[in-house]
Amino acid sequence: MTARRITMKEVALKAGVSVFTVSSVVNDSAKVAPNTRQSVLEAMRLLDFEPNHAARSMKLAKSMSVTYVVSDPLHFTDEAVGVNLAGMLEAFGAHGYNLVIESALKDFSKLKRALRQGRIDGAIISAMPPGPALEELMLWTQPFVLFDQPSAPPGVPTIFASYRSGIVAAVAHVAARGRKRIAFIGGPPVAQLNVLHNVERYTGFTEGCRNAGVTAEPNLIVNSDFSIQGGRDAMRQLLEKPLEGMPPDAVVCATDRLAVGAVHAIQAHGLRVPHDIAVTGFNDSEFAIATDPMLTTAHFPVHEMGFRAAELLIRRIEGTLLPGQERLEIPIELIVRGST
Amino acid sequence: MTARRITMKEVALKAGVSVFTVSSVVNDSAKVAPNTRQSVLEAMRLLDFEPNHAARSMKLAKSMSVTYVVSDPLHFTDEAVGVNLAGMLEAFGAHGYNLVIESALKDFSKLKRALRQGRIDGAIISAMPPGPALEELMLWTQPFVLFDQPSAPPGVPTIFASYRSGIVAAVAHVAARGRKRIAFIGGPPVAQLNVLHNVERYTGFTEGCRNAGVTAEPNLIVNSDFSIQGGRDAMRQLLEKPLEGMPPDAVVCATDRLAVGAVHAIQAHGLRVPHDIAVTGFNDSEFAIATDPMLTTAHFPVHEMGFRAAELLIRRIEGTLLPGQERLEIPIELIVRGST
DNA sequence: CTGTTAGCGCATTCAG
DNA sequence: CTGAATGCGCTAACAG
Repeated sequence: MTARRITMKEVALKAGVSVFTVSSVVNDSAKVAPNTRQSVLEAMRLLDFEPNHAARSMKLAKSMSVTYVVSDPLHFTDEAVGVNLAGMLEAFGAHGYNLVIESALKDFSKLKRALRQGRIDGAIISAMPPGPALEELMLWTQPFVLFDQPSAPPGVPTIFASYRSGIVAAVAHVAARGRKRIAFIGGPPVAQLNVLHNVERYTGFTEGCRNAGVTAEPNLIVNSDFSIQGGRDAMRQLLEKPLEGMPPDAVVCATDRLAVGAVHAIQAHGLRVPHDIAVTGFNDSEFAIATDPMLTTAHFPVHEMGFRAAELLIRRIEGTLLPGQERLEIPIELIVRGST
Repeated sequence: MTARRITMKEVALKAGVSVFTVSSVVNDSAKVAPNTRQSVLEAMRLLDFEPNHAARSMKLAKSMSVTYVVSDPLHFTDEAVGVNLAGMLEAFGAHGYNLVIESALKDFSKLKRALRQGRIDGAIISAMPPGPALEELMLWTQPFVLFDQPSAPPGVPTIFASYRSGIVAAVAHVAARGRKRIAFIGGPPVAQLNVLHNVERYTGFTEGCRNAGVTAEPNLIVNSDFSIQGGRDAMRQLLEKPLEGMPPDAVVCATDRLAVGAVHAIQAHGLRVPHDIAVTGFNDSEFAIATDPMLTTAHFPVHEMGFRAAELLIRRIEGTLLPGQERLEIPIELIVRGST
């Protein structure tokens, strides 16, 4: 089927030099006289030679492959995965690394095996929920970086964005526009998934309220899931519950999806966004422009995070990651649109 | 850093057998006496042995890795990539293959190199637009499967869904509900991207109209891009242009995004969906439930297609793909929701 | 059933 | 600067 593989030996024969010489020019390792070098290159071109990866990998004990572990299968339905991958590919590609995808692992046995087998040189592990698996991970000596997990102890390579500050900014923004009764639609109260982010966002809300001098009323805070329908239900609840006769005049949502649902519920209730109630989202996903009016939202820099996570891992693998630069916190900015 | 690698030799020594015996139990290749087998397994466990992948790959001339090529970087922003990946992972994982991601390649030199280097055993290539690159691909002898490219000649492993039939179903559906003036919002008239799918969808529209006995009026057909904003603009155009005084009573859109925009434009115009105008989307992405009312849409089976594409490639690699079963057409079903 | 042996293709030590 | 020789870890003929 595929043309017989060309080896260095054959290139050497054709160029009239030794295998060592060929290897030297391929790897730029030893000094080779310009003209012999040329003839080697020529022979390589003629024979369409490509160094065998397995042999090389075996010799060097390096696979030039890394894995991206998607912690939860549900994440695959998130539009962010693709963008994230694109960011990582940009960095890995530039350094000659292959990116292999691995889906949710109950434990890390499969990943550890891949590492031990030398199939991969390192891994980027996304949004691990706190728990025994994460604890175990911390003890690893192999190169890995945690993605989107701020709770890692110092010294562990980690990249994350500050969910908290994104929500703080959202609250500050609506408060600055004169809103006093600010509601919050958060994720599940006790989630298996991303518990930490939930807490971070909730903390952001209370902190934002405190900063703005408005009170975070408990009955204006409602938990939901992260879905559009969840947003509809939560908002309806806020609108129908007789809150001392006063509905909220702003609602800060933990995700864009929730915000989409909130907008629907508000409009179905006969109220207007942002005139009666201002709404903010979170992520700056495409859902943020799928409402009318479009959503003010906190921009989560997915592409950049992917890119920088990859760089972090590469440095870690190649031993050029200096102490003190393991932790990367990426700022989140508020994008202001029509919904506020 | 990482504990020294254990080799078969050491396992053999520990178990008091030869290297061959170890290899035999690892690969289940030759018959080994149950008790020697046990002691080998025991030794492996004690030493925490894992066979070196590079060495094995070199011997077998097989990498157990495959590549998924995302033809256009823009596709990474599509929520479908993740789901697609999940489908592929399911199949590849079950067969021991690694999935490596590769982004848009101007030409195929990088992919060909990876193949020649033995880094990968095959590739799934997504939505290649027709053109010289695609022509070149057809001449390959290496294992690959085309994803979402129905125009491949017979004999070339391909998996695709019938866009045409999805649109036909949508038109039939609205016609069955008594709509007579059916409009169509399609993709770019001459796109660099997915030209074929555009044509397929357009053909589906005219075919659907013919089937239903309604006329496909040229001035009810408008081209756009595939974006939400594009849908808004296109719909506004349809509403404002004085069409013999008669606006459409249904609009079939080439993507969910376009349909989202269309719904916005209709509602902003003071009309109601579906009472005044019915709207259909295409893809059954999450955008289809991000409108109020939610969209009737053609379900594009992304996960299944990923899974089956992977199976196709595996069979192709392992030489078990029988002639005549290279082409897989996956049916598209209409999901009926509130927008019609 | 089990042990011996010979490479797979490449990088690299040691002589020239 | 160049070439011959060695071994990376594993599989598979070939013998016993």
